Amino acid sequence: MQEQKRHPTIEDVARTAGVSRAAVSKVLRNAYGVSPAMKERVDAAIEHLHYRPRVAARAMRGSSFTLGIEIPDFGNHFFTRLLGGATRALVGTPYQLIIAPAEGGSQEGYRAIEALADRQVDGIVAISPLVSPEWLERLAERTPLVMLGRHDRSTGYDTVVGDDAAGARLVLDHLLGLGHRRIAHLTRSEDVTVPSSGTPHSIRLAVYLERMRAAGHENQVRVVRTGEGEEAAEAAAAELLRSEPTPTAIFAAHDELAIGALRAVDEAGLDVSVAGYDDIRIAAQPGISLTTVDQSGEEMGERAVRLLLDRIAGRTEPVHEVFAPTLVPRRSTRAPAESVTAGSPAAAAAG
Amino acid sequence: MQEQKRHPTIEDVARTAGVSRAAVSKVLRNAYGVSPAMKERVDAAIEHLHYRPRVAARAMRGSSFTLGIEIPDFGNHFFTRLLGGATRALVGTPYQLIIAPAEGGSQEGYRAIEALADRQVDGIVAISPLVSPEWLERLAERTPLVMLGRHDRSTGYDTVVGDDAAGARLVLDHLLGLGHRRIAHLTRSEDVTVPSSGTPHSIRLAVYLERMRAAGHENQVRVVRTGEGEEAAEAAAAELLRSEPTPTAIFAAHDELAIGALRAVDEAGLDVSVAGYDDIRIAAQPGISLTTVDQSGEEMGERAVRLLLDRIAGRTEPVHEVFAPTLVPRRSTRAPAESVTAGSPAAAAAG
DNA sequence: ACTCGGAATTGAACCGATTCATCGGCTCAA
DNA sequence: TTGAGCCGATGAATCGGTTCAATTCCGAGT
Repeated sequence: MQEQKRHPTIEDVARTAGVSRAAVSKVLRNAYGVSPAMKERVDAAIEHLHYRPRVAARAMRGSSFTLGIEIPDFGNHFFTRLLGGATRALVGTPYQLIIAPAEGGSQEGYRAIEALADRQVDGIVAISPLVSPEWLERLAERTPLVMLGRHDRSTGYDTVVGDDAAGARLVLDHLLGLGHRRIAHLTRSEDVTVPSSGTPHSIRLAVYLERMRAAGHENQVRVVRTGEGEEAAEAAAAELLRSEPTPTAIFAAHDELAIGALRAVDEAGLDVSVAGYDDIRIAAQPGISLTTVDQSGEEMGERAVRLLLDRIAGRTEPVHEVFAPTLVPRRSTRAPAESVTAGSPAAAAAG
Repeated sequence: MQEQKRHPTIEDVARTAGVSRAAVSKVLRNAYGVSPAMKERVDAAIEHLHYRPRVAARAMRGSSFTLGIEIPDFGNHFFTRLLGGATRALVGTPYQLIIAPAEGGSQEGYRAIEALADRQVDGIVAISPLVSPEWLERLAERTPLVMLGRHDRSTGYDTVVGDDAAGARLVLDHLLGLGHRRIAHLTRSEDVTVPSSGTPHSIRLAVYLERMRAAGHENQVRVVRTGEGEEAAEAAAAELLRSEPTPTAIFAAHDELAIGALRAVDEAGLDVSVAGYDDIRIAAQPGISLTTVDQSGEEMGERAVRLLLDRIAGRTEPVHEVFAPTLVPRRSTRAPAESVTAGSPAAAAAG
């Protein structure tokens, strides 16, 4: 181990300022009961020694002034939207954000959240959709907790979530309205779409099935599974496009998948509409111009942090907030080539 | 404050297992000198109580088994490439990664790094190019440190950096080779390009100036400044494209800026080549197809973490690693419309 | 039977902050 | 003059682990 200088402690500050440790502690937390004269002396000593309190020591009795946020996947840019909002919400507070990545399997969510709890954070924002509600309830008994993107309504923790049913309906109605009938749904593996598990992807899938049935296209239903990331999505979409009859539109469960699908469509040289979900920044790029659903990730992240701060301040009744999504139609979706007017084959024959 | 259950402590474990606290501690760290029988008893007690040691308490004497990484901007996807590599390098180690975002001004870099140091991390990987070497040296006396993207060669900390001079030369030679003469350089504000400050952007700028001069085009030099993010880059590029004479190519200092520039070019309806730097994932998308320089961010992130682990294990001699970049030519760069063959106006006249 | 040596185990000190009961000094009213 | 009340400041206890010197245990050697 390399030779390292010792950090100055509160004891050192107290000695150089000629006061007690307790006094220094009070100044640090600007607690009640310090004379201006003493505060000045102590501040001078702190400045002189370049003293900084150790969070680990503070955390043993007081609080760590640290909030933890767990993120499943940095590859998904929607999560960076959330992060941006969360970061913004902490400006001007004494809290520091630390992020625990959970890339890997579904078990990584537990690991990352526990890692945060072990570090005595004052509160946690988490995203993993796969951890069980019971486990979260138990966690919430010890640490204030806000979950992002969960539809369960716990009494122990708060939730901030987009209205996935409404958003998926926007997409389906948009595609059906354009005249599409052979609409495929590109989504993640079964474990994140277990029916009525309440994950966003399970809801988007359910709405897809329900809407296709309501429109009388249940025989056109086609659900394609893929792993995380656009490479996997591209491969899955490519395979889909090779099989007959090819769909005229693909509803991807989130934008990263949609980006991969666009790649496959481009590669295959077909005219297939693609819609995504999340409205990540790149979706607006002219060369991509992806139709998608905006669920204002920054605001969700910001709101989650504010709820957490409320909870730390003492609130105990749970809050469950739902954000209304909006459709952002762009060039990646258009009427199918084969039918001239929407929804009416007769019109096409007459044209 | 909401009523919260008490965490089980090492004392509780010791009591239920019928051994001493010291014994439990040894089992936790699987240190030398525990009988299999005792280990089994202790493990059972830990399991039974759902005990998890508190990192804060461990950190007071031992280590926190936490590595910190400071990231200036989540909006820049190159940094998420670095993060991906860093995360991968920690799989299978007892260390947990925590990330401190430094979004905001240049002072945020100091804040975020200090926040990590305050949290007693066992080592730090940092990216901010603007913090001073002296400050970093002082930090490195206390905490093992690896800097990403810095060209200074400190004795106190390691560095992992791409060869920015070589990378920029690849881009310039590519553009010049295609026949471009009016090449503009789109880069960040002056504070990150101070000459010989050693920041990547200062080097890319210096190479641009040097190459333009060497090719005899110093009168075509055009440096455009922009803030962070593609919106700002788009605005700056749009303004550039409105001024006469319009450049035939834009070398953007990194891909996010290039994406913004592409947007402005598309908007203006001009035929202007755009090249970037970093090879973020989206650059390969068909609709974007951005010519750029790959500096294998994942490997850099991975390498940085490995060097940090080495340092924690005891290494003291500094290591300075340089990654060789490669050019990735794509459709966003092509020969300028006005000259038929490269570099020879005479040939165009004869054609 | 007795000593010796090494491994297993323990008790107590320690890390650096916060917290709280207590104390000293000062003001002001009786 | 005395005592109540208040405020600023302090010493000691405390948080939950790790570390280390000291102690016990156990089997081998004489």
